[in-house]
Amino acid sequence: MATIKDVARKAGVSTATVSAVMNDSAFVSPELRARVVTAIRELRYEPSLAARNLRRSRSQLIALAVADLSNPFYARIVWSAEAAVAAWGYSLVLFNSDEKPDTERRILSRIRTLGCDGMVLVPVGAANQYQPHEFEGIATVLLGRSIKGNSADTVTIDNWAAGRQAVDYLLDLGHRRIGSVTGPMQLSTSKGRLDGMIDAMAARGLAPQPGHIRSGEFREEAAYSVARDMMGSPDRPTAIYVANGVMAIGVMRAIADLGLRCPQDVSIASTDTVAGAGGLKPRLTRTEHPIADMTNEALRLLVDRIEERGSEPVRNIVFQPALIVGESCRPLRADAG
Amino acid sequence: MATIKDVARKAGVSTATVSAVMNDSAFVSPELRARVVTAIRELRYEPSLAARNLRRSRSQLIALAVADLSNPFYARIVWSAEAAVAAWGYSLVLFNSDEKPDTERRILSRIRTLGCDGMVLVPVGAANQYQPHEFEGIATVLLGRSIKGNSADTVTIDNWAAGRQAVDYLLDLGHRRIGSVTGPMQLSTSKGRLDGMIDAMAARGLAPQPGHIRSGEFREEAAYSVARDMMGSPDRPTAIYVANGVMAIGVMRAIADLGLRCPQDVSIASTDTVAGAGGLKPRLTRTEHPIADMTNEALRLLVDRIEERGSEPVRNIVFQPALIVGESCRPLRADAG
DNA sequence: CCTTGATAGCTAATCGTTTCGCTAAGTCTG
DNA sequence: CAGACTTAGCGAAACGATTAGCTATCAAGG
Repeated sequence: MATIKDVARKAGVSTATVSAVMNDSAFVSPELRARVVTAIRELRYEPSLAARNLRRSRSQLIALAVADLSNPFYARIVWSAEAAVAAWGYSLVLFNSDEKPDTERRILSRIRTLGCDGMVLVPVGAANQYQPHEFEGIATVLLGRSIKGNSADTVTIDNWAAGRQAVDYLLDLGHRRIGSVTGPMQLSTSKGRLDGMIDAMAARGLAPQPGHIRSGEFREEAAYSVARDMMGSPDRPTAIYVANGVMAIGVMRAIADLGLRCPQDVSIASTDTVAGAGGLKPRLTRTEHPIADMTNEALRLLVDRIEERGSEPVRNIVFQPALIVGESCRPLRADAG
Repeated sequence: MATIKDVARKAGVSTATVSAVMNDSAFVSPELRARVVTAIRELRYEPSLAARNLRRSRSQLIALAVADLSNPFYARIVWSAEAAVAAWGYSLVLFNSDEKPDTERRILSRIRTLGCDGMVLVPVGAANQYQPHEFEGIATVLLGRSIKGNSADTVTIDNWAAGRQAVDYLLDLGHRRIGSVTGPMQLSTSKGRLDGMIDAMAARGLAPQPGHIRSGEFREEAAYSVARDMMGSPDRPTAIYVANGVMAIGVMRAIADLGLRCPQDVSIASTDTVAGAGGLKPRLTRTEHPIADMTNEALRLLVDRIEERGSEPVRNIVFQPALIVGESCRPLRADAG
């Protein structure tokens, strides 16, 4: 690889001049500029980011650490994030914490070592697992989930509203025995959605039966097994609110395996679906998040923090979910209530 | 951020010693080692990769450039790749060329500037669009698609076998008028799969009708429109081989919108499905690729190239597809053939 | 004609590591 | 005990860029 010195020698100028041409950082006479440009082209010179970054103490790298790359929801985030990061002139370094706090800890340290200019993090741990120094000195935006007491910018959705909307819809259809398959309770997303559900029911003087609320990992398999268990009992709910898209697939599979039909026997509403956007039958009734907008907003905030070294106040952006009606819910027949 | 000098000063040793402790690159007496370790911990020292890499001319970065991040097939690759890269001690820089050769060119240049130690590339251009120097000096593995005449290692699937297997299956069910919705002809994947189909039919003295072979972008929308067009005509095929999973979703949607049912009215077989793995109804009959194995193998080859500077002969690994029978195909009723 | 100011381009310091070569102290060996 | 080996640890030179500060050169003004 040619270095700046090779270019300087070939063009008969100093390295400072080459640098000035590369960065347009100072006036260079047209004649010299031409010689430099030619030399750059002929040697196929590409500046070494390692050297540049060492000097500038910038890396042009933005890290994205998501909670579960096997989940299409995060795959969608990755897609948007790559585009946004590239548009801002950075490159994306991708990490998957796989919902494991230990892995996440290693990732944070790695991000620091790499000298990433900033990071977008979907945190997987409970609030008390984070040391303040883990976020010091590196611009951070928390995406999707927040950490209580943390002073980073956040971009989240209104989980409470998502649960409330979905369950209000089920209630409007006449359902009264409503169950939920949801994620780990230490995550703000699971907790918020369940609270929305409970408040929706409470507003009509109802409460879910204890056995009808099941929480577990945000994965298809986990959802399958708890749904199978819950729906196998005689007082099973007539409708289920599932807290995420991947789990919804597991729940639908469980229902099919039990010989029940959706929506004829059980109505299902969920939050945050992306899975099988085109293919799932019946199409899920769900509350959707504007994933692309959220991701773009997260990167806008992040780049803002990186480039304006100023310390503006912490920003918390909350997006509202939208209810998309599919074919997975039915009004409850009067005799079954 | 603390630097190695701070640590050296605090521990009362030279920077060389600190470096030796960090990298275990030379014997350091237990006493000094202990002082250094303490200083590192107290200052929360993390070495700067920028500096280390400048010196070592390594970056610990592996680039992955995929053709289309919105395609679950590539999302699946990204998932596997992140895990493999991390397991080998590198970090993953992700790029999306979005099937655009121009974007890909910029990405290649960026990868070079970043000083990535190696790259895994899903190429999007025709063979003649690549300059040899674009791959010089950086370890490269081509994944999924190959470039004729290129001397990089490749990991691909046997596309011909995939097309042949799927279409043989349809032929065995009695179908004779078989159509195909496939991708751009300049890509080795599309071409190979179509060739497999044609050979399968030729082996039984058949040939597809010209209007029954439609190629276009590897996207759902493209597939939807060509399928709608093809299936709208009276001599429509009784079965369709779709060259990729995302397109299959588009084809199924088109069929449903035309009032046709799958598999009752039309049988569909495809290659490379991942989309809606859990959810799609009816479940597709398809040839599947061992995506995780392929990705792991690609990274094994790559790391091998990076770390053994030796120039072993070029390796081309070809994986075989496996036919997975779903519910999207039916024997042809005798009267309709 | 000398001073002043402007400015194109150069020299050299710097970023934070790794690593080559050296010193000095210790250990054998005959 | 002197000379020959070892070896723990140090000093300083890289790596390849950026950039502050300097040096010529030249034009304009008095």
